[in-house]
Amino acid sequence: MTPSLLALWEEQPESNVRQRLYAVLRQSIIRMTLAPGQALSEKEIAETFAVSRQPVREAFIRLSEAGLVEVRPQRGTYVVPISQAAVMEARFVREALEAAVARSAAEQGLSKAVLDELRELIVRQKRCTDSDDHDRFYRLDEAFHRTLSLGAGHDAAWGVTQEVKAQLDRVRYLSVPDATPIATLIEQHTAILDSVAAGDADAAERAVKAHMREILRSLPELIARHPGLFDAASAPLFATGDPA
Amino acid sequence: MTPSLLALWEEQPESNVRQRLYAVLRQSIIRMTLAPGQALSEKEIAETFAVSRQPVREAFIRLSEAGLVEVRPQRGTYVVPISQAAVMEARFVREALEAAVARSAAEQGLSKAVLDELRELIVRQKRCTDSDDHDRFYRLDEAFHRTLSLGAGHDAAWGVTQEVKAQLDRVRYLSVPDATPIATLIEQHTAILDSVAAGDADAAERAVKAHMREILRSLPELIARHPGLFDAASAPLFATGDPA
DNA sequence: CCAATCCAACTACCATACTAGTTATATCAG
DNA sequence: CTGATATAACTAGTATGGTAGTTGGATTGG
Repeated sequence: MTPSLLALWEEQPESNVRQRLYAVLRQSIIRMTLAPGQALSEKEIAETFAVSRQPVREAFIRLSEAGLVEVRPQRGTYVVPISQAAVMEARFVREALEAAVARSAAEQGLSKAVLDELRELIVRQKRCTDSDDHDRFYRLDEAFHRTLSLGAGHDAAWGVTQEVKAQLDRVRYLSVPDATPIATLIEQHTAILDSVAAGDADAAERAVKAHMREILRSLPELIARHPGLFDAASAPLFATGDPA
Repeated sequence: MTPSLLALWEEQPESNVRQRLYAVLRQSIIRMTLAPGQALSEKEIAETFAVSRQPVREAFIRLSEAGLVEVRPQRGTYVVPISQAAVMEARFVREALEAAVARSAAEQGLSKAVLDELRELIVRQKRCTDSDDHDRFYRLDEAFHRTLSLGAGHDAAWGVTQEVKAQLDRVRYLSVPDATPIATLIEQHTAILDSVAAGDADAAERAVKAHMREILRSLPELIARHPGLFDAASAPLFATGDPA
């Protein structure tokens, strides 16, 4: 575990210690190198990276704001279990924002440069289909959504999306084995891009919502397979937002 | 200025220094007690509240994440000017989230207790019409939107909304003199509640969007009247998201 | 009088020290 | 052997010290 953390540490481009630590810990939590329930010691982490406790503490605060750790005063800091409720909520927020972004993009139109970049990203995503390179596809997928959001001028929306995405990425990482086939996701990206390019806001919104609901498909199975990683309250919850 | 800050400090319910400081500074920035462009000194603030520099620094970091201050390393920390682009983006995010929340509430239905509380809040809001008590109405307005969000089970969405609302609240505070009449806002609240209670998701979404667009009405006039408080880039921007 | 340079007074960032509170273990009474 | 209690080893929160870097003003050379 420690060598993996240190390897990430070296490749962080951030200049200050706090941001580098935050990036490393966030990635490690998403990739389950730091498992749910695990205690994180300020002192131990500080020694691992040969820095003082202060920037570690500041990184912990930031992680707790992102909902990835829980800081219990005088007790300790722990990686929070994946909560089904939190995942559903994060998905809800992301769907609302990205649907609005797609609608806005379709209504205002995107520059040719942005449209070309989105098309190019889809082409590169298709190259992942044969090799089944999930890591590479993940980065291209993120780039697609980022390019669409920033291209439409919605920087703040993308910032919020990134924030809530941490919750979703832990699930996504677990679900790689039996995830929705890459080909299907690419089709959905294509549908989004086509609708936006055609200026059809309603279609763009529908396409994004369909795309965002893929996450729900694998969730119940994941809970059944990795019960230890999930919040205790995850089990009795209903699968979707049924009427009360 | 300092006495105002100290008065707020005493009434903060938070237990730790960092959170109290964050709440005090955030409120002071929103109420323009700390004006855009003003330098905030770690040392000076620490002395004002008789605490050490460390929790002040942590509060500054949190404020910078909320987009209220800019921390320039080795230079200083400054209250950021109100940026028209940032306000428009915050409004966009809030509209997307609250529209989705209202739609969800209409679809799943709310409990009688929540519906009653929302009705009660509107009744109390009407009492502000005669006295023209904007402070009181502000709190009841916030309570309405919070109750709707939490009542529909969308805690994370409400958290994000609160985060971006800081940008909007500075504008709202400035616009109190010539804001949309309270009576109009109450009518919009009523429209939202009626649509949700009737289970009409489309109407609920439309009602929220209409409500959220009120902010835009006063913005151009505010920029003209308080040019010093706004970002330089605010002027040349187009009023709304016109096609490119 | 003007411009380049130097220096003192700031700043944020990081390191270290101290305090108060929690927890688990060991010890002792019954 | 069991249960209550005392204590030692943790924790996060806060305070303080030190460092590198920026800035504006004084000073000096032209």
